[in-house]
Amino acid sequence: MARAATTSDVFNAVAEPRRRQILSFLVVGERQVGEIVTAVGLDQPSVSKHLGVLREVGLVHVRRNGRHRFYRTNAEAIRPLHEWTATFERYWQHQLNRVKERAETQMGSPGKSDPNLTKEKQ
Amino acid sequence: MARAATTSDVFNAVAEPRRRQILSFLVVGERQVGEIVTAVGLDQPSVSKHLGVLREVGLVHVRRNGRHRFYRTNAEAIRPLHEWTATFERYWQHQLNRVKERAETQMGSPGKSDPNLTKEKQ
DNA sequence: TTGACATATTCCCATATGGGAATGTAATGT
DNA sequence: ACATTACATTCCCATATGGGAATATGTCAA
Repeated sequence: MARAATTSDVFNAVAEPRRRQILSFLVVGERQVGEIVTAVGLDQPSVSKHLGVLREVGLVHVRRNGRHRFYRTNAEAIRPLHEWTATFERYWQHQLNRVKERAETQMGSPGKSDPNLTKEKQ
Repeated sequence: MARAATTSDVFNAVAEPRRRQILSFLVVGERQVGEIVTAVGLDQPSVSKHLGVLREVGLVHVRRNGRHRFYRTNAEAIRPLHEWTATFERYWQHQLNRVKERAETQMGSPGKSDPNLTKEKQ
């Protein structure tokens, strides 16, 4: 099987740096495609294709007005990503605490430098 | 140009659902490969390849002991992802507020239902 | 209508993929 | 030494990609 489609979910959609760039650009306010093109420095068809992906997974909304299309990022759609990463937050805090504790232990009794004294695992 | 490599960065690495599953499984404590295999229900070579990707981008750490390899997720490596999504947090809160305000406005003066009364854009 | 403009879509292609199957490698037990 | 166990790596392949080029679609203006 090949890799999952970029339109399969938000995780795949934001894996592309250009799309992240576009999302950041469009979150402060809606812009038309031409502005996005000059902002990201790709040519128009490429931008349109990226916008198509972002549209399909709901990361952007479009408003049509004459021959212009105004895009803006739908921040709500980024929440699942944020929440998934948040489930790991307490663990990286654990890691930081372990490092800090180790540092403080060494400060308190310099000389003892075995890094495996603190309980690890589990 | 093809899609960026899964090993190009954390965003690409976690785009694969199986790898997210593995990361969640390995964050509570280290496990050996065999346990991961039964946990995710893929066969061993596939799991090893996923672990290889996760290793290469620093999302997991390995400890070798005899013929076993103990993997655990390096939560720190997920922080960049968390922080990127966090830059959108205030915007989805904005959206929620707009929805709430609109609901309250309609409660206060039912009948006026033009959804474009509230200031948009910029 | 004709033309200019704004965007989307299609076609082409080099490249990376993830799974299955087979094979390689290192450590252990006998 | 040999078989077994625990992983990693390699090979194969159908599939999706992102960019460039060309083309299509839709809207306005004269």
